[in-house]
Amino acid sequence: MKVLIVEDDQFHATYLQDALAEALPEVTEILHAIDGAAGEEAARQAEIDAIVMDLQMVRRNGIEAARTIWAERPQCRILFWSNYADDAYLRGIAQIVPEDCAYGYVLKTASRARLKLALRAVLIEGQIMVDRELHRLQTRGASPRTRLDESEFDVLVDLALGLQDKLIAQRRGMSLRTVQNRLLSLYEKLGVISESDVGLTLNKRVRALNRALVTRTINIETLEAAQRDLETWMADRG
Amino acid sequence: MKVLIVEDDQFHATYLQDALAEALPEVTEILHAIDGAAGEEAARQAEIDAIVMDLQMVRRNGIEAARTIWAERPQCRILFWSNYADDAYLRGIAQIVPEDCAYGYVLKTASRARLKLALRAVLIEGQIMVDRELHRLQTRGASPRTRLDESEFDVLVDLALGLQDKLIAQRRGMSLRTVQNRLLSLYEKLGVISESDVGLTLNKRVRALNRALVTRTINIETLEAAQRDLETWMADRG
DNA sequence: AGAGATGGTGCGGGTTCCCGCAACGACTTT
DNA sequence: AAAGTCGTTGCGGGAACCCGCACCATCTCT
Repeated sequence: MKVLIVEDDQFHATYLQDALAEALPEVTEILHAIDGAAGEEAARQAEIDAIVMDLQMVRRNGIEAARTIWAERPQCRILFWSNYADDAYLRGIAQIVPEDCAYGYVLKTASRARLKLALRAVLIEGQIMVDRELHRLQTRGASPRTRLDESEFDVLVDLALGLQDKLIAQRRGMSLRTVQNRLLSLYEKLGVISESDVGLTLNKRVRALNRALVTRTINIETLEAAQRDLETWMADRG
Repeated sequence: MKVLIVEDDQFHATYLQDALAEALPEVTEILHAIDGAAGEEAARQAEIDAIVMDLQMVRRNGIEAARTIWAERPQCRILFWSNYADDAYLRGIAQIVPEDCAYGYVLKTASRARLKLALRAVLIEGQIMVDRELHRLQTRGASPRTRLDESEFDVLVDLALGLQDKLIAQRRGMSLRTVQNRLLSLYEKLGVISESDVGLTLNKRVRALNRALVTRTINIETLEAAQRDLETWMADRG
């Protein structure tokens, strides 16, 4: 069995290699790619079906690499391994993971034992395993009061790109007023409204993006990816 | 001589410890703090005058830790050591470094030789040393055409917080129209104007924040720090 | 000293944004 | 079937924003 490690930090890569050899004796070959693009290439060349993937990489991030790899090899098992427990990453992964495919998400702060457990569960057993820390985010407060739903998130992304209401409406196939209702609930859920109560009046649009960033609902990688999506959409539309 | 390492990633910490012992035989004691807050405490307790400081840390980032440390020990020499070449970090550091104080900035991707050189130059010789990669940013394009000046940057930060024009004017002591002129040049320098030409009209405020983020002119730590600044300013004002 | 450049300020108007009010369809509850 | 809930949509108005135009102060160059 072959496993591919995609990780641009040398220290983390060797640690991972180590833990991998220790946890999975059935692994006969460990490959190492230095960034997302190299990872895609290696997966294609070596016909890899088990990957450990870092998320933050300079040249091409883990989510984008995973998307193209899964497009070619939908049954490929991928364990994501990241520094941050950002909701943005979880959403990004949830959008691209194929039907019936095994994947996992482990934080770099997890113990060696937990990492080894995740390696076995995802890469060998084909289970889905998400760090508890992450899962806590998804159901934050146990109430959907503050959790954004799919359409709200879409509007948030468009807002973050700087689109104005009319364009968002066109792009998402809603009426202008509906977009504005979504924005309203966004302001509510992101806590923009309650701040405005306390005296100072804010620019709600900018404030919403600000709050989304500091609460790790979206991150800069999200913005960059959304920008590329927007450009292809623009091109299609003419 | 004592040196304090402030770094929350275990691998990087041990690597650093290693390089430090190798490069500076005059060091008799190496302390290690696990985050910014612990770093401040350790510097105070042990009366440290030489620090290697990571910038991205979860509980309290390196710039804030450096600020409080420098407030107590202005002649303390600090070598910052970071993954990213963000302009935002450089600006943050430039704002807090005391007069006549030695500091440095090395990227984690730098070679071991360069790291050791920087350790000696900053901590022992008391020189100022900034990674070339960083310095390239500061003078991007060799023209000040796209580089933000101090007041533009201030306005950008306030914009990013979601303040509206009138509040920015109050806070920065300018007239409303002047703030708007600054915003105009911000839109120009961040490339918001040129995008609007190509058909789609954008929300310039949000777009400016978006561009500032993806060009690494500001980052999320900047936003968080600015938010705290704003709150103390609000409290002072009543 | 006069000419020009640079940067701050006021005015006015066109545009976008925010959101209350009201209406309508789909679905659930009783 | 009546009543209630929820998401969507149109209308309208007040606030904020963007920005052209004009004026003035300071500073520099000739």
